[in-house]
Amino acid sequence: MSKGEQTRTAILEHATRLASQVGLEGLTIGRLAQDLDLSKSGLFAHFQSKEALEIQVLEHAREIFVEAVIAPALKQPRGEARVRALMDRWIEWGKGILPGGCIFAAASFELDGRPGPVRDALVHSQTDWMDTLTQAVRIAIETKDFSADVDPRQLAYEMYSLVLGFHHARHLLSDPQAEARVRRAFDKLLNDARRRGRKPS
Amino acid sequence: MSKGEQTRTAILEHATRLASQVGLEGLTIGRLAQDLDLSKSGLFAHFQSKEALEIQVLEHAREIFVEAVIAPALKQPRGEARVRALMDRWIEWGKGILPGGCIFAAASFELDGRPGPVRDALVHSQTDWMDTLTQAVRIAIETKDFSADVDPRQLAYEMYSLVLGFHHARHLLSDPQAEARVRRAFDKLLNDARRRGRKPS
DNA sequence: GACGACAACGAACGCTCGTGCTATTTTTTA
DNA sequence: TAAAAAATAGCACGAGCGTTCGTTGTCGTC
Repeated sequence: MSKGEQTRTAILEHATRLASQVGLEGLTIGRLAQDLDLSKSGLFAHFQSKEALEIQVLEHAREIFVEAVIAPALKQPRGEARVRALMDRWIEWGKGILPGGCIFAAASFELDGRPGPVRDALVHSQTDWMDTLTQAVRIAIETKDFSADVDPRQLAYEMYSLVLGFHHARHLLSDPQAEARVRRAFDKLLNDARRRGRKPS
Repeated sequence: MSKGEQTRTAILEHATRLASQVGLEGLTIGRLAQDLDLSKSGLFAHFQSKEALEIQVLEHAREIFVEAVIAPALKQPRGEARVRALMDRWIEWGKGILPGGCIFAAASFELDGRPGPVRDALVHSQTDWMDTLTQAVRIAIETKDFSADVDPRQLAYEMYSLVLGFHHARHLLSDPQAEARVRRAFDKLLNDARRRGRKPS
């Protein structure tokens, strides 16, 4: 790895952590340069614009997410186990991997009304992730772990919601029960997915 | 109402709408002054600081929320009907009342790692709202609409999550099914709350 | 008709932002 | 090891930020 790439990576590494705390728009070239002992212009030269930096930060975060959440879960056997693993790692991701919590959740609400390339990049990565979840559910139906009545997209939506609620409860409300709540709700979801359609009496 | 209060209210009205689009920290004295045909200093004089403005914007949003969501729902009879009405109005709130979606959801993720008086004000209002939801569920248990096994706080958490997921799907992902999804998930929640604990076979 | 309270203004402050140039240093290549 | 290329520094810019200050206009009250 050339010196340039090395520096660029170090910048993105730090910027991603910082952005998880102060938001993408809260990122500042000056602050980054100071933290990394670089000149503003020296740092700036690695990206053509602040906007490009933001997009690359999102991309970098996506790589970390894949490595920490998706890849390990895909090692689990197809079916419910894999769905469970995805959720489990996702919760862990929200807990500690970045200092300020989930950068995607923060960016989602930060950018939801501000069109542009940064938002586009975010939407793309979030859509991908939603598709991954949906597909994992679909597989669990194929393996008969889940009932055929389960709507994969709907279940993915509900999982997504629970994680957002988890971040909210944990980071804003400082609810010590946050993790117990999301796990309990998720268990209910899974129970329901297994039993759907069966006559209850 | 004196002239001063009149202006101040007009500022807050506009600032709240603007903040729902660009975030609390995206608010700018200059932009506000321009929009309202005021001088920066003239506008600024109504608040002692930008921070105070942000807090008052949150307070103003809370008043709108109470008027649009809580008050009408409290006219519904105690029990499930009221819980349903709260959720229903809440979804409507997310759909149209402020141009940029739910300002509280946006502020929650914007401020979750930034301590200070603004965050405190937000936490306070969000805690209040969570308590209101919890209490409505508790009442529905009293009226026997919901099973006694229901954990009110847990259900409130799940409702909260669904609404966050709704905002995410609607505003960021532009999912046209967003509303159908949150309603369907909520119905499942209610069904479960009615039937909990009964032996399923 | 003078007075004081209130509301709004204009100009300026120090600061930070992103970004553009031009050197200079460091790394890579031949 | 010399030349070429890449990486970084230094400096300046225009714009915008929140904030302060002194001034002006506009009232209702004595």
